[in-house]
Amino acid sequence: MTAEDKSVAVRRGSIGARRNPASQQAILDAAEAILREEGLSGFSIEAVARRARAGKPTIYRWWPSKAALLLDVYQGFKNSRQFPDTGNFEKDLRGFLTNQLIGFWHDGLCGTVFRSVIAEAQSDPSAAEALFAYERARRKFAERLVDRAKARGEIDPGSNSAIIIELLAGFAWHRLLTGRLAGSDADVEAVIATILAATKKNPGT
Amino acid sequence: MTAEDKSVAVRRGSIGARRNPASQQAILDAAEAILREEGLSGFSIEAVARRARAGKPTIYRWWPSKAALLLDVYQGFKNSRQFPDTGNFEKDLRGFLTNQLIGFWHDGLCGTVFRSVIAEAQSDPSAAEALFAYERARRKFAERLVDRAKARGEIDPGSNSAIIIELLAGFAWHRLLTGRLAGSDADVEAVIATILAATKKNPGT
Amino acid sequence: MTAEDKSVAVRRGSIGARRNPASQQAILDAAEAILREEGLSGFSIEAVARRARAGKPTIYRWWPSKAALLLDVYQGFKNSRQFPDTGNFEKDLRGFLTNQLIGFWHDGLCGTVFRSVIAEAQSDPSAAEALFAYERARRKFAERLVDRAKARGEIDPGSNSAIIIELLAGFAWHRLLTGRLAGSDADVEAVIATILAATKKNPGT
Amino acid sequence: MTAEDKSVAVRRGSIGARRNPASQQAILDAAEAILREEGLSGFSIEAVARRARAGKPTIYRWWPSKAALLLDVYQGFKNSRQFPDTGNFEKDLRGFLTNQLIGFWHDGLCGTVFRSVIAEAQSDPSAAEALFAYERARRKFAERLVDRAKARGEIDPGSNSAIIIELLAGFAWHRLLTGRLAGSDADVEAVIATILAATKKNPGT
DNA sequence: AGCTAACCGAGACGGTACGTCTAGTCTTGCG
DNA sequence: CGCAAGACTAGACGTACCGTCTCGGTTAGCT
Repeated sequence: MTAEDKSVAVRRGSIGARRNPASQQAILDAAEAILREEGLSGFSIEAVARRARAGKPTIYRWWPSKAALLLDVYQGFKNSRQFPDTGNFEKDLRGFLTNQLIGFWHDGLCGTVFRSVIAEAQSDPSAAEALFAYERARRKFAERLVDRAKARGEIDPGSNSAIIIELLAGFAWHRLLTGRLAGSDADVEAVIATILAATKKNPGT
Repeated sequence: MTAEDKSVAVRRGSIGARRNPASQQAILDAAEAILREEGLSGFSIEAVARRARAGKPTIYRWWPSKAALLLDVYQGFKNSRQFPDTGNFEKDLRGFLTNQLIGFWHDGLCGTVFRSVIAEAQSDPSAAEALFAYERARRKFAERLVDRAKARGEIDPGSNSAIIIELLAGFAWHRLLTGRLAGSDADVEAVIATILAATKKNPGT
Repeated sequence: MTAEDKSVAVRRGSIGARRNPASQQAILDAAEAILREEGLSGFSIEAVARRARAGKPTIYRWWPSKAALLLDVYQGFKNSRQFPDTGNFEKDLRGFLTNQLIGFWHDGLCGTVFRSVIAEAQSDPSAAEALFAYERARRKFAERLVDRAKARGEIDPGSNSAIIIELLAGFAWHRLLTGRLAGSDADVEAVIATILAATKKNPGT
Repeated sequence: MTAEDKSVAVRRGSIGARRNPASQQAILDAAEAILREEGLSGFSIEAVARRARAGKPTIYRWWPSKAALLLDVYQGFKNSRQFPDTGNFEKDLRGFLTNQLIGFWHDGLCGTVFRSVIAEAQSDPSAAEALFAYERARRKFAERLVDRAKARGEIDPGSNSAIIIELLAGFAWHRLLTGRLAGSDADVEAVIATILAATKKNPGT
């Protein structure tokens, strides 16, 4: 068993005229491991191929650019964290910032990977394309958090959902990109308080 | 005469045991020109040296990394824009967003350069160091904008200056990094309105 | 046809996971041409790569050092010249000096290349290693020339083969390295006469 | 005192409009020390200037090339060894090989320096010029050794002085350049024996 | 059952850029 | 004017990756 196990690990080979999921997984695993162990500066297609014992063309066949691979690694993380509808605006805000943004990036590798994707997108148009589409969708989704609060009559109905979400996202990006995710807990509360103040229902009406 | 003129232009040489400002300027100019014409992906120390007709060691002598050079190019822009104290919180906010952030980046090359610096900082620790110090200083400076409004009694004295400034900066970074600076004018107004709402003095007290 | 022909010539590319003999040959040719046209001082890996339209790593992949490449160029020459057993000591001596050493180096490029290898070996240990091994083998081979004469009873059986060969080789190296190969013909005869005198059979016994 | 002492050591400075012998000596000493400690491959004008705390132009002003400096270092050694007229051909030969060539190079640094000069001369014409002139003069001088023996009637009057000296010099160069100076003592005796045999007076006449 | 098409690993290829080193020239300011 | 100092252009060094290519081998699915 060990022998076969080893030979499987060492040599994957083709499984015919279709994508080999074992190779795909080995490449994603290698990419993740390199990012974890050496950071973005040690991350290269060459290094991933070496570590995954894969040929470079195999990578280029399935991921058109470094950023596409990074984004794919990143999306592998997302499934775990929850983003539930708590029925309360403040709790939803806290959940969004904590589970989807700062807290999520903070633990483990996700933040590193996302920073890398953003950096890559600044010089690679196709990476930008992919990242912006992903980001746009996530913001659209998060805006429903505000809309639900408006629908419940919990906040000022004139609140601008898109702006509120982008303020939150911007804050989180800024923390991520300036290396200040750690110790953001108190500041998250201050941000929530600010947003709550900005969306409070006008008492005079 | 023309021949000599050309040879003078082509060959700068040393001016003794001290930095040659002509070389320094030629390098900054070349760096800017390359960023303008080819963008970040075409930007390399090699290309700058070639274009500036400078030796690579001359660049490495004065700028320890690609990012240091980028940041230097960026700071060459800053002198023009004003950031005055208007005596009015809303106008100050608008001025900050427009003259220091979004509007400033939008016109010309500045945005491109700043994006490049941010990207570089994600993989190069020394670039991160320089950018973060620069950024921290600018935020500290901008926080006085909020503090002045508090001192004037214009806004809620409990407003958190640091958070407000970082929300604005984060919003602007996010627009810059997702390529959405253009057409942000209406959104800038919405952001200002949100911040004003969040800092409105409590009428009940 | 010409266009395609040219493009074929210009771009060699890989032929799979093995050495491309066309590249190998192009590099050797370029190295030889540079030595011929510009001499050792113009010889650099960079220049060879440029001329051969090859990448530098392709050269470093197959030749660990400048000297290894030089030695390879040199050995490309050797095949032509003969070094036959004439059955006569004097003729063998003359053939050795003329065909293997002085005369061989004198004509064309060989002398230049060999001088370069020797020079390189004085500062590069791996070059020294290669040159000394090559040289040792050639001396061992040449000593058989003397041993045959001893076996035929043509010369004093007490003659020291190794010393005689090294005297000849040393003489030739000295001429090569002091730029005095030209016009050595008469001196070659004098050397032969000296060696013949030194190995003459003792008539008294 | 200590302060001044240190400043003297650290900073030599100019002594007015004439060559500073302290600088000259410091440069030669530094050159020798680098050759001793790091060998030829670590030897560069740059390194010498650094070690001697001298400006590069100071070196270039007085030594036109790397080889000129090397040769100057080499000639600094020569004064010690003797090369007397013993009145006996065999002893003169032994003295020449031992005191002037192999033995001399073998001990200490001299061999290394001389190898370096020879290597340099293979690519730098001015170095070649200087070395060849030096070498020619020394051979001319050594030929008198043979001529004296002829005059004494000690050897065959038909012996070719120039060839004999060049055979000896060639043998020594070859040993030096192939890194085989060590353990040459027995071989030196064999060379002497060979030369004696070649120059023995014809008993029949 | 044989053929073919696409996949796989491997690694060479021409290139570009890296950051360092040295060459040789130049200019300043001190002595 | 000699000298130390150190900046300057220029370009080679050897390394790391880039993205492309061809190879030989494997396997699945079509004929």
